[in-house]
Amino acid sequence: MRDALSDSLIDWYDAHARQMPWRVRPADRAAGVRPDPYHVWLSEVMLQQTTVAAVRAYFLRFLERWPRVEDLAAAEDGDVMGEWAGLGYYARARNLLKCARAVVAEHGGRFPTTREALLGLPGVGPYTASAIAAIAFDEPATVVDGNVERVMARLHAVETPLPTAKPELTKLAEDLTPNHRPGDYAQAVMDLGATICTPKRPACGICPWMEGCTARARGIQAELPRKIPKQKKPTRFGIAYLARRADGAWLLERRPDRGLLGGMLGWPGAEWGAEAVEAPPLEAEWNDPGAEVRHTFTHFHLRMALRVAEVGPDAQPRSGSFVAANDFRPSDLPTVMRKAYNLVTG
DNA sequence: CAATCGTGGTC
DNA sequence: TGACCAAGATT
Repeated sequence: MRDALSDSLIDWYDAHARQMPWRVRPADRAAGVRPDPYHVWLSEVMLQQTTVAAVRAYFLRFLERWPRVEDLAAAEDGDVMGEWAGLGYYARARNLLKCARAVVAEHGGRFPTTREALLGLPGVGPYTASAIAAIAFDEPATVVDGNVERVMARLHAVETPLPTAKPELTKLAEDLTPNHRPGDYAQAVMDLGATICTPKRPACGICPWMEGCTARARGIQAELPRKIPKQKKPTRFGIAYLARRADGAWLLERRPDRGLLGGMLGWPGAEWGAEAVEAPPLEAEWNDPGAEVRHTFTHFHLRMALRVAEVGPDAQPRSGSFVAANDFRPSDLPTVMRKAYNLVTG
């Protein structure tokens, strides 16, 4: 039974696998082409909680700029954070650099080849370790992401809500994992979840697992997996200060490595909270452009007022430092900060 | 271990 | 417009 299910899914994948820049097509894989572990790792980290559509361009840009893990390990922190800007979850970028440097310094520039060893790398957790082990090194490791959780919950009609059901769903996924072509199988389950066994209105009519699916038989597939309802997001308020010198330099600060937007460039200002707090980074005639930045983070909404000033050549900021126009790329800013920039200059 | 951590697309 | 969702990891 187990092999019948995995075989039918592999057959479906051979015919329907989506092409992605980091993926070796099943036909090429069968012909002996092996994916580059660096590519697999980079793509899997980028794909954490992030859509394929959003990752594609970032993956290609990173690979063009840093073709090998040694190149990435030698990169400047600020360059990597700037290249990651806009993709979100910036701890991933900090861990990406730590991981690249660990692979070069501690593993001779070769990624560890087992799930167990991969788990020791920064930013590589249970999912990513399994994905790299299976896809790059043919280890029959089980990947459990949101797709797999949904597919397993439906296939076996698990009604326990997430995240409580996670261990049970993991066990069910492990029992299905074949020893043959584990990398293609892992990608096949995720493709199935992404294209057919979708969160809403799953396309059961064309699903290779339709006949084995308990939730489908009971007509409850669209209700699974159940989830514990999330809390409503509170709203926080803040003020961003955009100071520009006559030579075109902007006053920016590098945010501390921990916490929200850690390691990223941003406009100076007090911490965001229940009320907006005025905290100009230097003495100047601050103007209020009127417009406000609205942005939603993972667990709160932000409404950010703006202050703009033209400052003299000798201005001495209390925080941050002026970045020359030639060294400033708006694309280096995280999205919330770029919204402020666009409003002021736009 | 529950909370933290981004963003863009979709319905 | 707002809630949900996406190939999770860390503390």
